[in-house]
Amino acid sequence: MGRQPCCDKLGVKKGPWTADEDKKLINFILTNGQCCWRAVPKLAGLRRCGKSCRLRWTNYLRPDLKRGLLSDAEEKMVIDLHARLGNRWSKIAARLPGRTDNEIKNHWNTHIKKKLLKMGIDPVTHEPLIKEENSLDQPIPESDQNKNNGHQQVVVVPESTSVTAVATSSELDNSSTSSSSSSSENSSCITDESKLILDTLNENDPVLSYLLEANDTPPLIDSSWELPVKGFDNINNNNNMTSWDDESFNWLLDCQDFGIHDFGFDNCFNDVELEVFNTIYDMENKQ
DNA sequence: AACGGATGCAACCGCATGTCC
DNA sequence: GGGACATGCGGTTGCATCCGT
Repeated sequence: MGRQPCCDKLGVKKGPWTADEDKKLINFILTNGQCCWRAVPKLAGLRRCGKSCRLRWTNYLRPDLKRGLLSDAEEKMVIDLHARLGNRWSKIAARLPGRTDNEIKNHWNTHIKKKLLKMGIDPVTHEPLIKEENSLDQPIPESDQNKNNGHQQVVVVPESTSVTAVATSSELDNSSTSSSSSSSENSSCITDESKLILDTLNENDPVLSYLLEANDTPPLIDSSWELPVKGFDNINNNNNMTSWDDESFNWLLDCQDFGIHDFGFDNCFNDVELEVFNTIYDMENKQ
């Protein structure tokens, strides 16, 4: 016997969500919390697959989502994490608060991939692409490659650089799990794991170094780079769901361009967190 | 102004994994 | 232990928008 389809294909609507559907879904989740996605469409009065509802909520409607392009710091973090974790977008997304795996995946495929290729870096292996202009068709001794650091065709990414910076993939996985499972205990968003993320911005990493050099950009940490902290936990724990007043809710439905700062998560940083951000900021400016 | 290709992103699909009975 | 089911994940697709001609 085959597995039952996740939903009745007949009468299930597909395609872009309407504002009305969004409203119904948000209303339902806010009232009942996230549970049993299969039952959500029926209970919420939606002609959608439960899977579709979950996706819509997690990728678009969740109040703790950040909107807009990834910041440079986030982008660098994605590159570094991808070097270690590969296409495990959910793991990567778990380290970028307010970002979804889908968003990161899309950003990778549309922006970062091209950027790396342009820089002569293989986006899959994070190794430099062999450039013919290096001529002679001879492998370049690693020591020589390092001397040429800064020329994009000889950017070297020693495996040890990115891997040993902090932890192995499995360690990362474990920390991810423990972090998410213990979120209710965390009164602060800056934990050991966050320090780990900071370490991943290893300034000795040639890829990152090159990016920093190549980018003639404004400061990386801006006021919009905010981490959902206390409110985020509440949202994940359905018990203490953050409530939205009518005004916020209507506004959300109108423009659907919201971020955590719109939900009162501003001013949620303690001194340690601010210090960490300043560290990142200083590090970037130093480049 | 119109057209067509390129691009970006939301959403879908199918498989994997976890959990419950 | 194994089947049924719910959920998560990553790859892919479809479509709206942008941009160059």
